[in-house]
Amino acid sequence: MSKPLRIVDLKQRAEEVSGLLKILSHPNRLLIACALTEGEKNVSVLETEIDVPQPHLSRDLGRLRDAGLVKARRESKNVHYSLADDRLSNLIDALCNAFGPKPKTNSRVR
Amino acid sequence: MSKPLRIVDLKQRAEEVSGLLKILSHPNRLLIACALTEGEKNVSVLETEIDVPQPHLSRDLGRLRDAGLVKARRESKNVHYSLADDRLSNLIDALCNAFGPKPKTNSRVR
DNA sequence: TCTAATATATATCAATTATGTTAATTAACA
DNA sequence: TGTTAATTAACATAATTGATATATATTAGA
Repeated sequence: MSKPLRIVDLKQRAEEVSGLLKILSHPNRLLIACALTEGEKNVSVLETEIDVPQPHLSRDLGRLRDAGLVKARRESKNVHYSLADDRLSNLIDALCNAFGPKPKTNSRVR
Repeated sequence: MSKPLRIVDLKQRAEEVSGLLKILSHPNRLLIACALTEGEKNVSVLETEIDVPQPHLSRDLGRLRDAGLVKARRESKNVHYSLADDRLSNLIDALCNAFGPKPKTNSRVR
């Protein structure tokens, strides 16, 4: 029973979604998002897994944080990151379905 | 039976996918992509539907063209654009699944 | 407590790319 | 030629990126 979408609504939604896409429009950030769908990970772990200079990682994590997509939790010296809600995991799932073999080491191929 | 993904493969795939996301990381291009999932449309029609200055539209269509995502077909004075393959429609579908109510005027609500 | 080490974050700088605005250009055709 | 449709160019400004340097926070050890 979807009410007809007006162009304004469409545009507003497009802003939102394209903004989200923009954040994932960099390989490192996309990899971070993928990595975090496996669960909470601290910066060092991410640094090893993704193999990227630490300041870059930090900056990218910052962007994800600013967008409210991930959250940070400090535990002694380490900062643990995890997905803030299911927006990213939904999106990654959707991307995996759209582009075949999942970037995750997960075996569900669906 | 997915073989374990090496980091190089992951990274390569991430380049690809994030490149694609980058192209849709602008509201107008996202709207263009959505509009074209409904079928072939010429520039004037898109201009009306999306309500964006025509040179912008042209430039954005150019980017989509350069990425091989859409194709153009001239018919007398008009140029008709359509999706080049199913990458974009898959992606849009995926986005719609991830973000609920579809940007398309389609009634499937998920 | 002072210092060092580790983990993370922020700042700086240069190079590139993206964006909006507006103007000029090409293409097709009456 | 004039008109409509579309593309490209030109410009200013802003955002993104990579490389690198510096700063902060937390803990461990002398």
